[in-house]
Amino acid sequence: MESKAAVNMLSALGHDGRLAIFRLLVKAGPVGIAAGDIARTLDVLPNSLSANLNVLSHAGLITSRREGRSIIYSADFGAMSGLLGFLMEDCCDGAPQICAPLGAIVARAEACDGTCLTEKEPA
Amino acid sequence: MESKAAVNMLSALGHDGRLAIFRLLVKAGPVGIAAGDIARTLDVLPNSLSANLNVLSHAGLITSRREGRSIIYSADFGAMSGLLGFLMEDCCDGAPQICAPLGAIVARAEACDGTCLTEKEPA
DNA sequence: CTAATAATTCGATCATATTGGAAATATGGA
DNA sequence: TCCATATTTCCAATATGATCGAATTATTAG
Repeated sequence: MESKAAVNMLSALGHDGRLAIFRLLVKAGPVGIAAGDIARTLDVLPNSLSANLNVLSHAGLITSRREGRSIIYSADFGAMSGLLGFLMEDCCDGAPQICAPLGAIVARAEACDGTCLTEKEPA
Repeated sequence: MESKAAVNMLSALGHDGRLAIFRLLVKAGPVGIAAGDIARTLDVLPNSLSANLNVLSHAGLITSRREGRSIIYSADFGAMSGLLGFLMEDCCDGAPQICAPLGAIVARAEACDGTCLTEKEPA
C-alpha cells in the first residue's frame, strides 16, 4: 500500500459520521447495506450520507452495487486489511518485542475463523 | 476505546506529514527521536513539525519526554494497538470467515518476535 | 407516459485546518 | 551574564472540508 492511499483511507475514517458508516458496514459483512437503510440507522440526511459514502468509496474502503432502486454498500475487507498492515509495517525495526501486544489484537481476528463460525449462528 | 478517541487518532493520521512522522516513530521504537532529528529526516519546518507533533500527541498516539535541550518523541504502541483493535471490532458479526485475511496481517506482527530479530536487514 | 421511491449532484455558506514567518521560551555552555 | 541551540507559540493568509436545501438522475410500478 502506498502512503498516499493510506492517508486517504485514514482521513476518510477520521470523521465521526464516516467512521460510524464504515463500522456499520464492517459489522454487516459482505452482504452490505442499502444507502437508505444506513441513513435511517444512523439518522443522517441522504445527501450528507451520499457525500460521505463517496469519500469512503473514493478512498477504496467500500464498494457499491446497484440492486433494484437501492444501492448497496459493503466494506472492502481487503483494503481494511491492507491499511492495518501498512500501519504496523516496520513496527519491528527498532524493537521487535514491542510488536507482541499487537499480536493479541490479531489473535482476536484469527479466533473468528473458528470460534465465531460455530458459536455465532443464532439458528 | 471510544469512538471519539478513534476519530481523533484516525484524523491525526490522515495527514501526509503526520503519518510520515508517526511511521518514523513506530519504526524507531520506544527509544524515540528528537524533534529536531525528525525535522531533518523528513525535511519539514520546525514550527510545522511542532504543530503536527502536538496533534499526534493530543490524539494520544505519541508521547514525549525532555532530554537535555531536546524533546524526544515516541510512538504510543498501546494506543496503536487499541486503534487497530477498534477498527476490527465487530468485524465478525456478519460473516466471521471474512476476518481470516486480517489474521495474516497480525501474523506478520507476531513474526517480529522471532524472525525480525535474527534476519532483519534484507541487504 | 406519469407518479413515486432511492440516491446523487449542485451551490452557497460556514467552520476548520494548514502553512510559514517572526517572536518567545527553555536549556546548556562559555 | 550572554550566546547558541532546540522547540514551541503567535498570527495572519490561504485552502480545504462540512452542512443543508433544492434540483437532478435512475429505477420500478401503474
